[in-house]
Parts: sequence; C-alpha cells; structure tokens
Amino acid sequence: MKEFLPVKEFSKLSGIETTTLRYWDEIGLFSPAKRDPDNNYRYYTPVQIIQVNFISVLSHLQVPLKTIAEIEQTRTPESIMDLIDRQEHQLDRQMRQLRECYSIIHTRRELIKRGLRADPSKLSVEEMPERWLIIGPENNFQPGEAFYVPFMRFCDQASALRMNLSYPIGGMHTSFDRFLADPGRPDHFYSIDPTGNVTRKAGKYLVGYTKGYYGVLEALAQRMTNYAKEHGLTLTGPAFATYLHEETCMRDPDAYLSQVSVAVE
Amino acid sequence: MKEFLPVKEFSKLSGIETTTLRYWDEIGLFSPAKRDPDNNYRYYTPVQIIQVNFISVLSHLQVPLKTIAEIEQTRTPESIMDLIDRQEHQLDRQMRQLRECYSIIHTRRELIKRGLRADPSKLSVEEMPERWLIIGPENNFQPGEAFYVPFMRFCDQASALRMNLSYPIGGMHTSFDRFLADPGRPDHFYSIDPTGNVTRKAGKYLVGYTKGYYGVLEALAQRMTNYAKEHGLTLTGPAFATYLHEETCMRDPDAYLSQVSVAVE
DNA sequence: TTGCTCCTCACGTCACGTGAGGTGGC
DNA sequence: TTGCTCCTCACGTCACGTGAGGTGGC
Repeated sequence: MKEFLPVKEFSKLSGIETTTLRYWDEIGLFSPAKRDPDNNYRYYTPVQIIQVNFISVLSHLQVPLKTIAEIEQTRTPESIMDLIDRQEHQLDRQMRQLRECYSIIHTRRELIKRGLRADPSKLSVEEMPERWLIIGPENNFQPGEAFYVPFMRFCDQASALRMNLSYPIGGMHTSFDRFLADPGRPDHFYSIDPTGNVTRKAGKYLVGYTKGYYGVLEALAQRMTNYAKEHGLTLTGPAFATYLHEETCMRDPDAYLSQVSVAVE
Repeated sequence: MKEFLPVKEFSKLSGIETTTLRYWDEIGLFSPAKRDPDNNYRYYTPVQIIQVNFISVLSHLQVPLKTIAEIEQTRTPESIMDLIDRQEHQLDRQMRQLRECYSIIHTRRELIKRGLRADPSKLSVEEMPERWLIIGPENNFQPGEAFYVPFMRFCDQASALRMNLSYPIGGMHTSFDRFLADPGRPDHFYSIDPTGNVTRKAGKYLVGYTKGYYGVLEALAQRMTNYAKEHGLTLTGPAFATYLHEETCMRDPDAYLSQVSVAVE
C-alpha cells in the first residue's frame, strides 16, 4: 500500500488504460501528482481516482477532451453544473437516436425472418397482427413514368417531414383492383416505422410471396386473383407490398423476396 | 426528376454527407451506380437510398466500416440476421452504459446543487429522503495509518466487485460517537450509487457543512455535539460524510465542501 | 464570363494503439 | 543475469473534414 502509484497500478485501480493515462498527461488534461526526477516515472496518488473517474465519465459522454481540459482549468461548482446540464440534454438526444436505430434493425430483422419462413409457391389466408406505418403522398404515376420518379418524390417528402428513411419501405395500392391493374406502380409508398400514425389493421389477410425485383408482381397478382375466386374470398381494402429480402440482404435482384397482403372478409 | 443523381442531390435525399459518400466509395464500401467516363462524376440511382441508409444505420450502431463492407460482399438473409442479432446485444450493453453515465452525472449534479444551497455556518435538523448506497468493507484503520490506505483498499474491492467508482464517494462512521472520536477516519467508504443495495433511510437528520479537505471534520464534529446538547437531540445510527464539492468541481482543496448527517430521534 | 458543382490529392483531426529501442530496480 | 515495468518517440488507425488546384456545363 503506497502513497504513490506507478501507471500500471493506477490503471488497474481506475480501470483506465495506461496508454490513455499517458495520452491525457501528454495533452495536459490529467497529470500524475509526481514525477521521479531521475527516470521520469509517473506517480499518481489514490485520491486522484476521483478526478480521473469523473474525466472518464465525461469522455464517455462524448465531451471532447479539449472541453474537459478547459473546464478542468477553471472549474467551479457552477460551471460543472452547466456542463452536466448540457450533457444531460445531449445524452437524451443520443439515447433517442440509439433507440431509433434499434427499432430500425429490429423491424428489418422481423421482415427477414418472415422471408426465411415464407414459401413463394404457396398462397394462404393468415391472421396478421396490427402494424403501424407512415404512408407517403399519392404517387400519381404519369403515363410511361418510371418507378423511380414517385419513389424520389417519396424520399424527398420523407426528408422534409423528418421521417426516417432507414425503416423498410413498402408499396401500397388503395384496392386490390388497382393492384391487379398495375402491380408495379403502387398508389403510395410507405415506411414501416412502428412509431407511425397509420395502421394496417389486425385481421385475416390473403398473403402471397414472390421472387424478383421491386414491383415485378404481375404473376403474383394473377395467382392471388385466381386463389380468391377458387376459395370464394372477397378482397377488401388496400394491397400492401412489403419487400422482405432486398438490396440490404441480397446481391441478386432476381432473388429479392416480396410479400403482398390484402384483407379478406 | 432524373434517373441518376450527382453526389449533392443524393446526399440531400439520403441525409449522408458528400464527403462521407466519397469516402465510402474510396474504401469500396458503397459506390455510385454509374461514373461519367469523361469527367469521373459520380451518379447514384434513387433505389440506392435503401442500401445506403442501411449502411448508415449499421455505422451509427458502431459496426466498423470494414465489417459492413465484408457483409455487403457476401450478404444473405441469414448473415444479415446474425449481424443484427449481434448488434442488438451490443446496443443493449451500450444503452446500459449510457444510462449509467447519465445516472452518475445526475447524482453528481444533485450533490453540487446541494452544496450551492448549503450554509457552512449553520447546523439544522432536516427531513432527508431515502438514499441508496453501496457500503465498502470495514476500514480497520491501523494506528498511524494514513487516510489513503483504506481508501485504496476500497477502490481495489470496488473494481473487484465490478462497482462503478465514478459515482460520488462518501465516508461512514457506524455511530456518532465513533465519528466524534476520529472524524477523519470513517469506518467504511461508500459509493453513492442509486442502484445500491443498502439504504440511508428517510427521516430527520442533523445536518452540518464544512469547508476543507476530505476528512478534516473535527470542528464540525464538535459543533454538532454542542448543537445536539443545546437542543436536546439524541443522535442515533451512523454518521454519513458526503463530499459535495471536491476535486471534480474545485481547484482549491481548502474550499472543498463536505456534508455530515446523523439521524436524530 | 460568372457561378455552381464536380473531381483528385494531400494533409489535418481526434483519441488513442502499437511497436522500437532503451533504462532501472529486484 | 532475467524478467518486469517504466520511459520517449515515431508511426499507424479510423472515419472522416478541410482546403488547394483544376475541370465542366449553363
């Protein structure tokens, strides 16, 4: 038990790497209490733990070392309170951001999982849970207009409305008839954002899957029509196309996997 | 509305800086769909938004760009699921860490605030709320042993028990008599960690403040004794010394501010 | 012609991490 | 003597940011 500790011991006690301690010394942020005049060894005192741990917490909270060094020089209870207040706000923002990222990858994960269980050759009527969405503006395809034009409008709107475009995106037709008439050109794009303001209601849906590029859904549309006829199903409400396996998890566009669902009575 | 967007437009649409897009291109992580053979202009397609936003989310989640680049080359639904699973776990850890940092600076803030309201010349009986703590091992001061020796033992134990030493630290005497006998040598150190397992109970406490270095509490001990006699108070249970303004927010050790509290009947 | 965007290349930045080469106490 | 820690110095790393100097379309 010594009054002065060399770097490695102080490092173990404080949980801060020796390289970090040397660096903090170098930039004048936090220096040992004493230096051996002969060999320049650094010696820290046990009470320095208190200060260095506080510096460590601030740096974990993303306060730049330069800022920490400045307040270390001029610290008063008031200035520290101010700093802490500012950091609490920044931390709030950061936690919200992290939660959003979490929510995004979680949503994506669920879609991928869905896709792994799906059998593209089969159609079926399924009970689906409620899902929240943010529906984009009406696409209003002009004759001959390509897929990407309304998609860009949607992305534009999304940034403007501060929507997060990182959530998976889907295409919606306002009715199955409209889907059947032009499966590749949805009336709206939507963001699968669980904090959305619109819901695809829970209930029974006719669900089908198909492989291929976004919007290439003609064959599936036909199969769903036939299936509905054969089983005497009435398809009500909008048709939702969800891209389960796409660019983010596939290299071959022909292997992309989409799901289409329409409510049935 | 173009099929191919130059960097700045794609940057606005995706919310990713142009410098970042160029860098991602440079390291082979994410490249534009097309290059103008004449002037080497980068051109992106609107659908690339989907991929780049996913990359952006992963990088926000601290996945190294090298790792992202690797899975971009070999991505399958399964590998992406695996990655997401791993990231969800890492994110959990990170959120817990952030919450702990938050809790630490919040706790520190409350002490500083307390100190700013305190009047070191006055003693008073106050109603204090419950406070959670982690009490360290018994200090067992040897005759002539300095303050820092048991303090180091406490820090040692703390790291071993995975306690977080960044929370404010205090000193506890098991009774007021023991405090009076040797105010500078607490029987235990404690960590003011709100997730602690021991509680300083809510109730009425005799509370005093004093300026000066840690453990220099003799004068205050005397004043508290006198005050208790004059007001006919019985001091029961342990005495808690809390360091409100210390190294982390003061430069001058003589200006450090401590609080001592003892339960009264 | 002017203003705008685009390009490449080089260097800076932040907070360390990693040897390389050498010293000092038991 | 051996092994251990300590030192300084230089260079690397990661994900960009910042000019510098020059090009290209309206």
